[in-house]
Order: sequence, then structure tokens, then C-alpha cells
Amino acid sequence: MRTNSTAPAGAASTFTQIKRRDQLVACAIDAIVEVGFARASVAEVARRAGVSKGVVTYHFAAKDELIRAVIADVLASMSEYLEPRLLAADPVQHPERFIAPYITGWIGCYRALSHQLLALVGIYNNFRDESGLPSPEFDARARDIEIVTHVLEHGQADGGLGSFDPRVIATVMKAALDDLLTQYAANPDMDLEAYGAHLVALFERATQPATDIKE
Amino acid sequence: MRTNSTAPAGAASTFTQIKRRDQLVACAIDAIVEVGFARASVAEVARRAGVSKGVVTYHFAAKDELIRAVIADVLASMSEYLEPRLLAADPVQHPERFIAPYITGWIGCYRALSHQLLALVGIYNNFRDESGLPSPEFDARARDIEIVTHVLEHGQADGGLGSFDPRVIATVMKAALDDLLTQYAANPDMDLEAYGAHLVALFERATQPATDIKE
Amino acid sequence: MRTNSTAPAGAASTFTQIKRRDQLVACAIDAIVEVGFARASVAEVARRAGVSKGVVTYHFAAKDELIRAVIADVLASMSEYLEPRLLAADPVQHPERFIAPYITGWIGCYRALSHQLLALVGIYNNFRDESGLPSPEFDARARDIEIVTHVLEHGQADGGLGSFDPRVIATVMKAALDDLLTQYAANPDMDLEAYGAHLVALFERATQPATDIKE
Amino acid sequence: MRTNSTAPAGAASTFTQIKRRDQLVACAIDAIVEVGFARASVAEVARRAGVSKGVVTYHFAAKDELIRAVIADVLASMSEYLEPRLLAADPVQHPERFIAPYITGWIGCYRALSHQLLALVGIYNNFRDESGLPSPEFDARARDIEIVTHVLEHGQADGGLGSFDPRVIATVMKAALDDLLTQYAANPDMDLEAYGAHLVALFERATQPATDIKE
DNA sequence: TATGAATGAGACTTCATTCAT
DNA sequence: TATGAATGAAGTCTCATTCAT
Repeated sequence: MRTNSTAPAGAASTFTQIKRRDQLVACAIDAIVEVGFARASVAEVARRAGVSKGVVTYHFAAKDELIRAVIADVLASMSEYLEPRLLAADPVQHPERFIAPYITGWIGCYRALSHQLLALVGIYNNFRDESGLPSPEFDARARDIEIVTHVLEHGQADGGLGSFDPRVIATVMKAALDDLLTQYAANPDMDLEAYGAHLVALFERATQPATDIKE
Repeated sequence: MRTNSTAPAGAASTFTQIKRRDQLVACAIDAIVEVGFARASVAEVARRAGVSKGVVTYHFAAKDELIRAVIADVLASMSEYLEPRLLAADPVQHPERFIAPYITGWIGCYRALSHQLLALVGIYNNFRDESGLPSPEFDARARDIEIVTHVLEHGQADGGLGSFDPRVIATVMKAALDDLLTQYAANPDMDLEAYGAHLVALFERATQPATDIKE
Repeated sequence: MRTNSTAPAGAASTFTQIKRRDQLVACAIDAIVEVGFARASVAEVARRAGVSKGVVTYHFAAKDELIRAVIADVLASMSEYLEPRLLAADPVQHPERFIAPYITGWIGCYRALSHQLLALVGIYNNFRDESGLPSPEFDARARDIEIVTHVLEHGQADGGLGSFDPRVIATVMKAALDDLLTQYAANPDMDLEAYGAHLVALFERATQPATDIKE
Repeated sequence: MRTNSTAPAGAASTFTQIKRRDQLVACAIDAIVEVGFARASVAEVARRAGVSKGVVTYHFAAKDELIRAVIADVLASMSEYLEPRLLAADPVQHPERFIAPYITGWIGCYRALSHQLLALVGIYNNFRDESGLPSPEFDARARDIEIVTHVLEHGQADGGLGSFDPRVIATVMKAALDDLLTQYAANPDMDLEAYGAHLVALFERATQPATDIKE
């Protein structure tokens, strides 16, 4: 769980305040996962936290803010988990070997953070501001695709990867991983790693250089 | 859910009734797409239809029924569009050539029915009956994956396709197509066909027989 | 089932009209007994009659009128059943022997008309006009008590009955019979006649002349 | 029926809460008595309390709970009034002298609690849970009859009372008292005590030992 | 900081009623 | 006569929000 900065009026983020905020965010995550976004009311969150509804209002001017705090929190947890692992794969030096660690990294992330990620999915599917569009916090997903696209482009430039549209591959990998999270949620006993291996095989085959038929 | 007495039963009877039902279903689709499932209230649907709330109740005993009518309506439109096209691809005789028409078929479907399909996605993500599970109407998606899996298996048995996990491929194709619908909704100007061609290339590469026959 | 006079606009009570009215009244009775007064809506009555709601409105300007027709109908059935039996007991000549036939008569009435009477009870408990008081149709109950009071008074004047307050006895007999109907409704297997015999014994003991201790 | 989280649970806690609950119960009683159960809506109760509808929901998770609170409240008042009076009559030692204090006790109860009791009657006649049966809270009435039946049986065993069906007597006494409450409600000026004296006479005559000892 | 209390908007539903055909 | 269609009021409930303490 990461702590978010936006403090209530006064901006004096005392330790207690941060703790309470984190607790409320955690309870909101639980509520969304367990009863669904629609029924994850402020009252439900407060009940799980063992405090009164007023406390939620006190720490988050409106419910929207609480939800946004959940998003930020989960995204931060995700980054914290993934970034070191993806950097360890050294995408700059070895972009052609990036697919496996990328998929494996995400799968590890799913295992480590499935609860939080499920809440994120719930929010993504339900939380709209007045415009009707998903919250801008979710641009992170697009940025992720963008980065992978660049890595794949480098891989192609280096000659380690074949000819394909990098953005499409990046997008489909992301879609496949998103879908995997949903599968995992529906069936927590599934063999994530085996499925991941198949995904790696799929995308490596799809991106390898044209088969050099040596004669 | 109660069934109202004088109200039309499951099967609509008069011409006017059918027309009104269809209108309400269409308005419900619009509402879901434009303001999101959560805000697509009965009142909102009625407002869009230019009638009173009671009219909705009159034609659909409960909101659930309206939503289920939307689902049925959209699924029917989908089948109507897709089935002949997929059968024309002759998956039984030529399972190894199925991927392209499958993806192309769906993309055509998106172009023809994007609005309705977006509503379906909205419902899929939000509509739960008491058990908390998605409505059984949505088993169609799972069945679709199942069928494609079988076709791919036949393709492998015939030797026309390579070695891979058919279910994973089928699942990822579906996920990629689902994702494409969302992309298309966000950006109606995108070049669906070009994207589709990339997808076909991706999945054909991923499923073709190993060709590195070294001699 | 008795037919009521108040015809719809025009006062031309054709045969068909009367038949339809009676049918609707019968269906209203069924509805009240089977689903309770609160849920015996116009729609429910129409459904049971196999006609549209409009028909009810056509024959009865408002729902109130339908209910009042039910009351009148049941009261008429009651009179039709009871009057000859009570007159046969010859209360004028033998007021001192009236209690047994009175109670027995009502119990027979319960057996013969339990369904209709239960509807009447349902209406009595629920149907208020704007003043909040029960409908004036129910004065019949008070009149019944009045009549029995007079018979008992005559019995006392004749010397056949002892000293007691006739109105109290008449009232309590009525209350006991009302209560019996409720018991009977809750438990249709009960032995009405045996219970009736106990009631007769009770009220005869309570009204017999002071024990003439003969010496 | 859902239990609300932050709302007071079954047992009220703060002083203010208890006061408000009591006020709402009192207003519900007034409403039921004055406009009938069917029209005693949550809105009506709130209006009488001078608060918003939401307040009722805040204190009672659902309307059912409010009604049940009324029942519990009135039954408690009844017991509080009656129990000491009936025990003072010493039914164990003198079952043969029980009828007078029983009837007198209830009549006193009517005078003291007529308003609340009328609400109870309204609820009894109208309030059904899903099964369609009266709420189990009303078993109290049956238990009351049962107890009186036993006392009368003891009275017979002791020889102080005559030969009759104790359950029928107990039931009719109860019915007569129920009916009296309704009379009293319709006519608050009636002489309850005089009526009670007649009832006592009635039931004592009906239960006294046969006295025609001919010598 | 936290709580209890209250508010009011809005959701779904039921239903009596009206009306053109 | 009868029907289908529509209306709108009223009811119950949920919930985010506000506010005094």
C-alpha cells in the first residue's frame, strides 16, 4: 500500500492522517472486490474500517476523491512491484528479450497484487466522471503500451525482432494480460505461470525474425 | 422480478408493442453507451424515449427485463451478422485458414454494430444478478472461445497449423478483439481494417507450422 | 353470488353487463382472499377475469366501487343464506330458543360462504374511505347485533331468559362468531360444529334464568 | 431487510437515538390509528415527526423494522401494565376467581393504552411477512389464551368452576375483549367499566358450577 | 479528528386512472 | 364494450453529503 499526498484541508499530513487514509483506501479496495463497485458505498467502507461515515468525508472531500486515492494507490503499488523487475530485464540493451520478462513480470504482479488489481478493474469499469469517460488516472495503461511499443521498435531496429506492427503487439499483449487478470479472478486456482508461458511463446513466435531457412 | 399481468409477456404481441419495446431497447442502448450503465436509469431511458417512466414499467415488468432484452437484442444482431460470414469461411474443411475470416468477421461486426456492442460491454461489466455473477446470457463469449479452440485443434490435427495451445490462442484473439472494440469506441476514426490486418498477421505467425527445416 | 343494481353510465343493465360485473366481483373476492387486500389490485382482478384492466374501469368508475360491490354482494349472499334459517327458528314466538339456531346458522354460513366472508374480513380490515372510518356498508354488523338484542329482550320479557344485558350478550356472540371465522380461515380442518356447540352451551348458560332451586 | 452499517443496530445506544426512535414509534402509532395501516407510510410518519423521510431510514433500516419496533413497544407496555395486576389476582391459588380480575385488568389496560393497542390491532390485521402469515410477534395473543385456558382448567380441577370447554371460554373472552377495544375506539365516551361488569357476569355465569342441586 | 444525526436527491416499483381506438 | 397504451402519484429504499458537537 502506498501513501498518497493530497491531504485534507490544511495539507498537514500528520502520521495519523496518513494512516487513516491508507486504512480507508484499503477498506475501499476490499469493499469493491467483495461487494462490487456499485455497492461499495461510503457507509460500507466506513463499516469495514470500523469508523463512522463522517470519517470518510473528513479525509476525502467527496467519494470521488476516495476512489481516485484508491486508483493512485494501486497504480503506485503496481509500479513499485513492476519497475525494478522490468528494468532488471534491461530493455535498453536487450529489447529483443523483453517479451518474456514483461509477461512474467505482470503475472508476478497479478499474484502479488490480485486483490488490489481487481478493485482497479472494478473502478475502471464503473467509475466515470461527468463526461462519461474513464478517469484520467487510467492513462497509465496507455503509457505502458507506449513504452512497450518503443522497446519493440528498438528490438526491430537492432535486428533481434522481425517485422510486425509494434504498437499492435504491445496492445494485444496488454489486452491478453488484462484478460488474464479477469480469468484469474474468476478462477484463483488456475496455473498462472503455465498460461504465462503460453503467452510468451505466442508473442515470441509472433515477433521473431522471419525464419531464416539456412541452406 | 415480477411479471405484470396486463403488460405484454415475454413475447410481444401487437405491432405497436413491438415498436415501443424496440424503441425502449434502443434508448437503453444509447443511454448505456452515452452516460454509462450506472446512470442509465429507467428515468433516463424514458426521457430519451420521450415517454413517462411508467411506459418502461408497462413494457418491461422490471428493469432487469429491459436489460436482458437489450442483451438478447444485441446478441441476436451479432449472430445475424457473424454467423453467415464465419460459416462462409468453411471452418470444417479449412480450419487452417480460419483466423483471417474470424478476425475480419468480427471487425466487420464492430463497424456495423459498434454502438450496440458498446452497450453490451457496459452491461457485461456492470450487470450482476443476485448471485453476483454475470448474467448467463454472457456464456456466449465463453462458447465463442470454445468453438475457436476446436477449430484450431482441427487445424493442428490436419497439419495445417503448428504447435501451440489452442485455447490460449483463442482466448487472446478474443481479448484482442474485445480491446479493439474499446479502442474503436474511443476513436471512431481509427483504421479498423488496417488494425485487423495486423491482428491477422500476428495470430497467423503465432500459429503457423514451424518452418525452420534445416537441411 | 348476488347481482348488484348500480349499472355503469346509462343505467341500462343488460344481461351481459350484469354477468361481467358478477364475474369481476367474484374475481375480486378470489384475489382478496388469495393475495390479500393490499395486493388485490385492479390489474390482479382483471388478470383473474382474463380481461384487460380497462374492463374493470368500464364497469366500475373507480376501484372503490368495485370493493363496495363486493361488500354488497357478500352481504346479500349472507342474508340470502341466513334469513330463512333464522326466521325458521321463529324468534318472535320463541325468543328464548334463539341462541342455538343463531349460532348454528352463522356456522352454516361460514361453511357455505367462507371464501366470500374472508374477502369481507379483508375488506373490513383495510378499506377506509377518506375519513379513515370503515365503509358504511358495514353497518350491517351493527344492525345484526341490534336485532339479536331485541330478540333477547323479548326472551327476557317472556320469562324464558334470565337477567343479563342483552346488548352485551348479542355483542359478545357476534365477536365470538367473528373470531371463529378467523380461526376457521387459519385452520380449515377445525370442527366448526363442535366449536359451535360449545358456543351455544356458553351463551345458553349465560342467559338462562336464575337456577330455580326447587325444594 | 438490510441492516444498515452506521445506523443504530437493534439496541439503540445514545440518548438522542433512543429519544428519536421512541418519537418515531409514537408517530407511527398515531399514523396507524388515524389514517390506517395502509396509509401509514414512512413519509407520513416522518411528516408527523417533523423530520425528513431519511431519518426514519436512518433509525430503522427498513419499514418492517419500524413496525416491529411498534409491536415490541406496545407489547412491552401491555405486559408492564397487566402482569402485576394479573399476578395480584393470584391465579394459582384462586383460579376460580380469575375471570373478574382478568377482564378488569384488560379493561384498565384499554383505558391506559387504547391508542397504542389500536395501532397494534391495525398492524395485526395488515402486517404480513413474506410467508403471508401474521408476524410471530403476535403469538402473544395465542399464549394469552393458552394461559387463561390453563387457569380455567385448574379452576375446574379444584371444583371451583363448572363443566365447560376451557379453551372456548378463554378464546371467547379474548374475542370479547378485542371487540371491546374496537368499540371503545369508535366511542371513547362509552362506560368501559360497566361493560366490563357485564362481561364478568356473562363469563362467570357461563363457568360457574351447576347449582341445580335438587333435594 | 471523529461522530451521530439528518437531509434530500434519485432509483426502482406499484398502481389507480385516463383515453383513443 | 373492450383493449392497449400511457400517465403520474406515491411508496420504499439507498446513498452521498452536510453539519453541529
